[in-house]
Amino acid sequence: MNSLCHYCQHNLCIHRVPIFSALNQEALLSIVPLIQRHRYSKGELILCEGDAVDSLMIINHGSVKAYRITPDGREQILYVFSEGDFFGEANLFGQQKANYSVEALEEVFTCSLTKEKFEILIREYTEIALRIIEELGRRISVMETSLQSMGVRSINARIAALLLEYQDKFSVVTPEGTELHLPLSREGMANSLGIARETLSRKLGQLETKRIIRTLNNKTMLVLQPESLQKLAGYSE
Amino acid sequence: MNSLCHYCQHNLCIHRVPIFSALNQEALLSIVPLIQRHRYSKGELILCEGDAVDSLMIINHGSVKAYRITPDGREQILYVFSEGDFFGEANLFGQQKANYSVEALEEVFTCSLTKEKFEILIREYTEIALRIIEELGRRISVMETSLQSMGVRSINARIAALLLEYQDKFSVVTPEGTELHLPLSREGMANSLGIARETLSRKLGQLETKRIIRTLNNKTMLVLQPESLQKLAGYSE
DNA sequence: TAAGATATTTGATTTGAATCACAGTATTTT
DNA sequence: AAAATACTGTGATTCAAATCAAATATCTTA
Repeated sequence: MNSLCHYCQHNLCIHRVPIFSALNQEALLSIVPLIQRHRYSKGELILCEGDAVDSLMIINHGSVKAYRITPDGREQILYVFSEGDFFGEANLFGQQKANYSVEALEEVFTCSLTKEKFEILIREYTEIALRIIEELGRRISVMETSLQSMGVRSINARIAALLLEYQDKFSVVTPEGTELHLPLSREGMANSLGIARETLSRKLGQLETKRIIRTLNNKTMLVLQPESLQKLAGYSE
Repeated sequence: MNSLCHYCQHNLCIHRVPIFSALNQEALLSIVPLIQRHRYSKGELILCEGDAVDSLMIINHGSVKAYRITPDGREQILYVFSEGDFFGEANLFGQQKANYSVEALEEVFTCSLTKEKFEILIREYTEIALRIIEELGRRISVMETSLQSMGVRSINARIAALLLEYQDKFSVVTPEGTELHLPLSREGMANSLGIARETLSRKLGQLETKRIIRTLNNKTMLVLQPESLQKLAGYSE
């Protein structure tokens, strides 16, 4: 039945979504009719900061960036979400307004569940609530680490941490090294780190000189010495 | 019955804890025997980064700082938790190890619930899970804002944001202005912001010159122009 | 595949915050 | 209340990253 599943055109795709994966086949089938599907093109705005939102959105295919515009007009990227991630959860309870904008980085397919339907679901299957708490906990952990590394004066540490994060989410191991498929441009990465694009270029250049990474093209790089990145990021201690 | 409640010496104190406040009297009474109480003195370490933890801890009285030590030896403060806040939730699911250290900033009383007892509870009362998701969502919102303002180059914006945060949590309105009871020393605040103590002093001095704030003593300041802080923090747009 | 459009790198300069050093102030402690 | 100790503010200097300005490289698409 999984073989039917192609970019969420078929029902059981939701089994790939971690927060639902604890449910059995029967439960999954009962959820299917509650779900709405959408497709977005590259560059399309899925959500705009301040919009009224009443749905949980789950990414089935593709990746998106979630960002805010800072008072001085810069774009601060908060997350890159990809397959299996969800957003808009804050709007299921408390907040009514989206607290960031979300833009498709490539062709994206989503599933969404309205607040009302989600409430029904969560009350019926406690497992889902537990999974969400778990995932939110994970997300908080990541943010704590980001906050920590923002506090670290050393920009090198922050860059290394970002690359390691991408290594976890967007990489393939090859004989030459770990190949990262960067979800963002240099500018985007700089905007995640809150630093200038030029500074990122220079720092990546230094990493390349030290043979820690090798740039293949603008969207892919090879990590040659992951240990060195770990060390730079301060994960060694 | 509330009148009996003094620093959590009596059972029904848990009604003051938001995640339990949705429960009725009967449900609350059934939880009481599951709770363990602790007292910590000022400066005492409640949790150490990396410790094995298997409990959710809720603060009944007092305030604590949660921090990590960065690779370069600095203390990065992640949160200041006070009455009604909880921590250690990440350890109820996924992680086994504390991802930050927690130190009492004054005399602190806590309630704690072990993982096992909490699981029983959450399965029985779905409301609690929903409350936790809500609170985690709120916490994520705050962190998103912090991350955003970390990205903002302007340190003034970050300082203003921190003062506004304290205004929400630790202030009393007086005829003269809003009186903030700072939970942290200048050094602590600098460590929350990831900046040097001296820089914070200078910047606060400037705010004082502009009559936006007035320092009463090391632990209290008066906010004279909250709107100016809002503007600096970039909340105006 | 070549031209146009984007994105990235590199260099020179400026700027704002960190650091160092110390003086001045508060808080404890006895 | 005086002494000890911890905390905070200010000045001088250093340094790392931002900015400004081109120059290259890379991607697109006609």
